[in-house]
Amino acid sequence: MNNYVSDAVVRRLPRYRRYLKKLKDQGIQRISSKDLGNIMDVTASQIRQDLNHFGGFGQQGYGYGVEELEGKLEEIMGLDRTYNIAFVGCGRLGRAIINYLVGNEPIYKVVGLCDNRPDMIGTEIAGITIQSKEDFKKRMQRGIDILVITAPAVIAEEVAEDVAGTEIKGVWNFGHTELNIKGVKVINVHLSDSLHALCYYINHPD
Amino acid sequence: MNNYVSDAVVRRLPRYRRYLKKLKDQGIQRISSKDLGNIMDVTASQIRQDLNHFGGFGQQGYGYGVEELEGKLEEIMGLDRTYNIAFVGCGRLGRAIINYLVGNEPIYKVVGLCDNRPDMIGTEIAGITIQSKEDFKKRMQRGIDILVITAPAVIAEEVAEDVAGTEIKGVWNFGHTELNIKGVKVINVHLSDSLHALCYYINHPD
DNA sequence: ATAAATATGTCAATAAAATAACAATATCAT
DNA sequence: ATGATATTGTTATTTTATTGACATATTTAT
Repeated sequence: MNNYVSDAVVRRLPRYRRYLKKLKDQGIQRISSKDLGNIMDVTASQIRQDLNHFGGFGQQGYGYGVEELEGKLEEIMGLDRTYNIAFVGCGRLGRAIINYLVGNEPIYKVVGLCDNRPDMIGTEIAGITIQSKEDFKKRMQRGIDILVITAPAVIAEEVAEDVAGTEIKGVWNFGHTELNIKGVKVINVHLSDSLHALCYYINHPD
Repeated sequence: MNNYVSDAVVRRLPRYRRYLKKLKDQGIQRISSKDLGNIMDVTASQIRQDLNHFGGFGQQGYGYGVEELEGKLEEIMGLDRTYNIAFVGCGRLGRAIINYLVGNEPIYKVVGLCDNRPDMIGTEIAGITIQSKEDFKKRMQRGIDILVITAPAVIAEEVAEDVAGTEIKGVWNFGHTELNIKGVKVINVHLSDSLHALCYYINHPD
């Protein structure tokens, strides 16, 4: 039950949870760190060490209860509550993500949409009307927990200016730039970076 | 000019390149590791150490030539060549990525498309006809460097079986599962993992 | 031309992360 | 019930990654 949790650990939590969910769906009720490590291709030691940042969820001689541990991980990540989420940019990527969340991750409630393309404004996705930047700026003031930016970098940077002072606590940015907003956690996703890393590995086998 | 390059270093390369590109576009011709470090919020030491895995690209008292270093990084990552790329899954996410690559990253030549939805088969994106799984299986045999999987996990796992033995050298997988194909570098992108990590941070400020 | 300032590449030191070790405790088989 | 086996939580060790230090070379200013 250690205190400081490094980014490296945080990044592994969703993965643990994914595997536990899968095990649960397979009807498996208990798992040892050793077996889980084999499945996930990590050491048992790392699993135990990671989990013990948050508490002792296992039992000696038995292992971990799959369902219980999955639940604990969800608590830890805050997946046992709901989030009001809004999108800036309703192009293909935005729609893909909205679609996925609506269908698969009901804890995220889509409550606002914004796009600057005139033909989109006023139309609906998932029952929510797409607003212009001006109207959305008002909408942004209250009742949004997470802002997803699936718009070009220039727009992302513009929007970032208006985030401070709202209730927004997290930004998930897909624009090709790195946002940094004081008091707000931003995760900048650079899809092409991972493609470029793939190219590196292709050209440097082993 | 060290030899072994860790994943941590490889993951940073695309980011260095992004920033150098930006500097170049701003007309800046030289930069020191110190200044670049300030801009990128990393230590100068890390930049120098990372770059020196691949050679000494700088000059004492001067720094690095922006354009030259960007070029070197592109060489290192293999972005100075072209890749034949094919997509399994032509839904919104697939189209978003195809669209982006066609418009912004001309080194990737889209040469094949596949989807199992009957109404899509035979239609075109970016001048390429969408094939059924059966037809695509033949197409896959030769002339594809990178396979992008923007299809559900079940389909991703099916397709993964057919990759070995082809000329495919890399797989960029967005299906919600972790593929592992012998002899092929796979990058599994788990978008929701990063959203879940964001939730963790929202619920654990500081 | 010279001195001061700048900034690299690399080695050394430090910090962080991952792994291993193990005492403590529970389970399982008989 | 008892001993053998399994498996945790935690501390110790090892490995890896990051940062700092510095000798050396280049540039800039005078």
